[in-house]
Amino acid sequence: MPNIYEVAKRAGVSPSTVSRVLNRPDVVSLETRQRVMRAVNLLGYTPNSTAKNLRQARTGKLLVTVPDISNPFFSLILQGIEDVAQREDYAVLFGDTRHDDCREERYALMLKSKEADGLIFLGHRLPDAAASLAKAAAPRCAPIVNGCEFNPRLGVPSVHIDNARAAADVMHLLYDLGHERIGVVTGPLASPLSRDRLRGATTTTQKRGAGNLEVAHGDFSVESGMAAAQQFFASARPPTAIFCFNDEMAIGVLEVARSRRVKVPRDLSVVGFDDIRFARYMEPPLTTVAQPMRAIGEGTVRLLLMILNDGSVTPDSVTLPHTLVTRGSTAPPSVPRR
Amino acid sequence: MPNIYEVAKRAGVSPSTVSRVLNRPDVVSLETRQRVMRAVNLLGYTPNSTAKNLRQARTGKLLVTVPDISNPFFSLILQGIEDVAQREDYAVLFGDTRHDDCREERYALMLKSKEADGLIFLGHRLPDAAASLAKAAAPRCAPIVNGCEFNPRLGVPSVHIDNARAAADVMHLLYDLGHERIGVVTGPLASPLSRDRLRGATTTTQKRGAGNLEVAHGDFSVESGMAAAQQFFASARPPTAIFCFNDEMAIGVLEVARSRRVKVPRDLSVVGFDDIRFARYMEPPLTTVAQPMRAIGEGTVRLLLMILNDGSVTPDSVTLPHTLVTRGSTAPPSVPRR
DNA sequence: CTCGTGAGTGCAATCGATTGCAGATCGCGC
DNA sequence: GCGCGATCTGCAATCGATTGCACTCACGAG
Repeated sequence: MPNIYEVAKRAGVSPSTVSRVLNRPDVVSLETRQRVMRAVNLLGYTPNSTAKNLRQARTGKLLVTVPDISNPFFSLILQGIEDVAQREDYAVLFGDTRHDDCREERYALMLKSKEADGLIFLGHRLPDAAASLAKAAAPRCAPIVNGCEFNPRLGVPSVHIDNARAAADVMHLLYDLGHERIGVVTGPLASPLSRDRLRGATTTTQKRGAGNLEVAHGDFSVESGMAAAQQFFASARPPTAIFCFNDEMAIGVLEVARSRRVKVPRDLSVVGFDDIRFARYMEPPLTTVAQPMRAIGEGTVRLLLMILNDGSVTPDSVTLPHTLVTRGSTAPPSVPRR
Repeated sequence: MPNIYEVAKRAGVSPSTVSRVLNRPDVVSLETRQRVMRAVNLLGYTPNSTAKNLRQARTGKLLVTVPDISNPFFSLILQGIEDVAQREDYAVLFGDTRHDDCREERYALMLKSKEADGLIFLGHRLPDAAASLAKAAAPRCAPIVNGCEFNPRLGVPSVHIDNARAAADVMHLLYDLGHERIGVVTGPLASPLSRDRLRGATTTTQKRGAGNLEVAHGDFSVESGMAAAQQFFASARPPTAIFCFNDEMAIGVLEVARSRRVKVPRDLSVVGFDDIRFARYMEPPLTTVAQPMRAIGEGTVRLLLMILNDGSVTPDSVTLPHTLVTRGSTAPPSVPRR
């Protein structure tokens, strides 16, 4: 691969001129410009971006870490991120943390070593390396943005929905349908997102003066949804509706219901969360809370770019609207057999 | 952020020594080493990787382009890629091409400009920029690897399954069940993968001496599966089995069947391809060809690393085994009503 | 006592671009 | 005919690390 010196020699100009032709053509005379371009094309020259990055102290890359890319929820967010990023001439450095603190740290270190200009993390844990950067940047804003989750104590701006309210919406729907015994399958309570949803659910239960919620804890996997369902079904008076904190667990519940010949929604209502692409194709189609995944992804990039372009601003966190999508998996409870 | 000079000054040594402490500690005396490490920790120094990359002419990054990350098929492959990559100390530069030639080119240019050490592309089109690199590298192997698809004329090694044989397996299954009128929903024929599967299907039809295949063309989306199904159902004698070249189109077919009260598998057998995570949770669970997604991803990285570590080898393409997974969406045809 | 050896360290070049500043050239107005 | 811009180009420093080579020093063998 030729470098800028060879191009310069070939065109009979200095390297500076070659650089200018490529970056600010307007300051170079037409004739030189053409001569240089000919040499560039002839040699198939492409500037070495590493050298450029070093000189300009900018990489043009955004680091994005995701807890689990095989979850369609995150892959849609990533798609939104990639889309805006590349439109704004940034590339995406991608890391799948698999919910592993270690991996999270490793990726965050890449920000310190300047492999990327900024970090978008979609989990709930701010890696230590990132936290130290944030502290160092104070009172200005470090180029770090959170997505989906929101923990005000991190001091990191975030794009997310109002999880408590969304959960409340679901509970109201179920109570309005006439359900009284409702089961909830949470995600890991380490994440604020799960806690917010749980809070939204319990608050609503109290507000409606209903009986206790039955709570099972899951980990967002289909399997954990199945386990929770088994647990509920094993009880003397199983709930007539189950609200899962994501669609995959709801799919697990549907699966167990199917194997037990429990008819949904006649004998059991099921609600998910996220509205992943496959939710609507379940049997019955899944009632769920639609999150604007793409918009969340796009929002995080916009936030990050704001910080990058003007470090003095302290962007606010953004709350995006959610939608309760009612499909076939919810209905009034059948008359209880006593 | 401090640089290596500040650390050196602080520790009272030369920058070279600092570098050596960090990279080859064994050649530095214990005492100096400790002194340097103290300075490193005190200042919170992290080497600037851009400078390192420039000097070493190596970025430690692999560029991965994917046609559509929101497809769970690709997200699993990406997960496999990321997993091996990071184990081998490579980071993943991720690009979603959205089946767009333009984007493909743009990403391929990043390889030329040395933003990454190698390229893994999961589509079927080798971008021009990449092709020129491949030609320039000949007879050695350019650090470019293909996944899922395989086009021998590209001269790029690939990891994939035997698509023709997999399609043949499906057709044999359907013929063995007693189906005679079979519909096929292909992907875009621009991709060798689709052509291979179609070839496998038609060859089998001939071999079994069955009637003509009915072929509809899709684009791997649920919607195109639905359109194809509508088309089939509109015919005078609709097929009794439909074989889709991916699971999402099969889901589309199931969806149309449901809305038309066509019972699967009693009135219609449906087969998909890929075995994405949600295939088994469909109603009925989808019969499909399981591809080893993770292994495909891992394989591409291994291939790429071989080239990177020893450019003189010309790695062979790898064919991974597939599995026909029979679930509830296939059954013998019901007795035809005449 | 001298020389050889090896361990430990520093000097300075290098990777490939960008960019502030200065110099050259030319035209034009007075 | 002189001077002043305006326009264009080149020089050389710079970004922050790595690394081949040379040097110093200490120690052991002969």
